[in-house]
Amino acid sequence: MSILLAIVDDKKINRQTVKEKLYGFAEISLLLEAESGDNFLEQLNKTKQVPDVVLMDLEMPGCNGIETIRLATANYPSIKFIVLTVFEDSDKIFEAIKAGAHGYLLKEDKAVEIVDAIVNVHEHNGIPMSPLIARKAMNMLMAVPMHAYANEEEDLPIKEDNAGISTREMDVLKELASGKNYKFIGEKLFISPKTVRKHVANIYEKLHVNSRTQVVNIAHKKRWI
Amino acid sequence: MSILLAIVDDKKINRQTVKEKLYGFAEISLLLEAESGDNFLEQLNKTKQVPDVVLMDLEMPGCNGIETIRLATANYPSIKFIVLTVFEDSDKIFEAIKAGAHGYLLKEDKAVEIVDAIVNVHEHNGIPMSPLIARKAMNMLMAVPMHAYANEEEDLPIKEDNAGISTREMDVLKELASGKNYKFIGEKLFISPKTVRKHVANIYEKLHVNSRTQVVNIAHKKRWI
DNA sequence: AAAAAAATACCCCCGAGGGAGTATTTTACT
DNA sequence: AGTAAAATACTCCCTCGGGGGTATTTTTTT
Repeated sequence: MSILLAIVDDKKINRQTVKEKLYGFAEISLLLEAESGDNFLEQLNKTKQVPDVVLMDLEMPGCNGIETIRLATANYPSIKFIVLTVFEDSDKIFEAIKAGAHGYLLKEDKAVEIVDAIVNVHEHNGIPMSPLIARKAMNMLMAVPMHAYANEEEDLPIKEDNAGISTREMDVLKELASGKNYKFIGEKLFISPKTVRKHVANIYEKLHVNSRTQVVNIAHKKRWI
Repeated sequence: MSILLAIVDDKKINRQTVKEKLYGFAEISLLLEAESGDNFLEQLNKTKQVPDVVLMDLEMPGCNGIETIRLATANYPSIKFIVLTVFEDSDKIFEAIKAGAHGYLLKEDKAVEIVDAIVNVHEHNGIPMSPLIARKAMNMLMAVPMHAYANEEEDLPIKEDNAGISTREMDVLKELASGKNYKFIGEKLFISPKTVRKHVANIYEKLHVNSRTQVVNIAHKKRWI
């Protein structure tokens, strides 16, 4: 039995485009179309058959997509909503998911990706997401302080993020990274330049690099300097 | 020209499985395999050709996948890492992304999905993500207060505080800062290593420094890299 | 007290990096 | 068309950095 689909988009041409993309995939059959959130909800209340999956645009006059999802999922929890919109709406993703969306795709995505997503939400419990959307979501996430979503075992002694670099090696590394030569570093740390050499060799080994430049890059990335 | 791929997984059987999945896709050619993070980093430092995309397992003895990604992206920013692992590792997703991963797939994903992801990270700037992973990520996200991730980023029009560095010199500088030697830079930019030398000398003069390391620090400070 | 890890120090060898030039061709801007 | 600036290329010389070691002392952990 095929998956019953609904398409909600205010512009007829958009619905048409989607229909064409889905044309030929036997596992999907179009149950209904709506030109607005309100219209979709009305149709829902009148029909016997409810769709399995709904492709939902966000930018629509009247009741917007997210609100529609929120309302519909309250009464029809079996329906899986996939947001299908343009990239400009992408900051709505968290709102949409929170409202009950089960996927977030871009209109520019390929047909096979959309079909995959429809099948996936229907049969599994994933959240199909366009790569560009995921990128956006992750960017937004990275702005959030890490501790906010820190979970379990984070109470461990500040996880060896330093790749096994010892304290003395770190002393050397800092000087190294600021461009000092062995002689200078040795004088500053009151040790022989030969010893500095040895520390540096060990650092290189631990970081899997072979030049000062690479150490500096890693040091910046890890915010050691 | 096809996409150069690397596979990092401690178990030979897993690498074999992946290879079989990718077999027959002409747009992807396998450049190298590694059985551990350490091994991968070593190979990177020795090979002339750098992979475009790396499929990285997370659970490995020795240097783990995330640490490997962190180290590698610091010095090879052009490489796109896609985590390819089992669902049990899925709570590592934020760590992985933060470390520099560009995708997060499951080993059980279909071949075509993996290929799509590889092509996507190589040609676009998305983060391909398995639906189940996205679900997990969203679940973790929903625990975060909404206001936290309101608005952020947007391409800051940061332009030109460069100290009279010309465009060509900037080309050289970027390679220089990532630890390449003169010969390599020359090949990459289609000029003689002697010319590179000259550019570097000019850069040093303009920035008032006398070593690569110092250039890297300035480049980071000025956010050139 | 014994074992492990870190810190100290040294060796040889060679190539890459850098100082200080000179010089020609291309591109950019009047 | 004429000039300035940038990009290209090369030379000599010498230091410093990095690969690959070995070895002793101190500190930490068990």
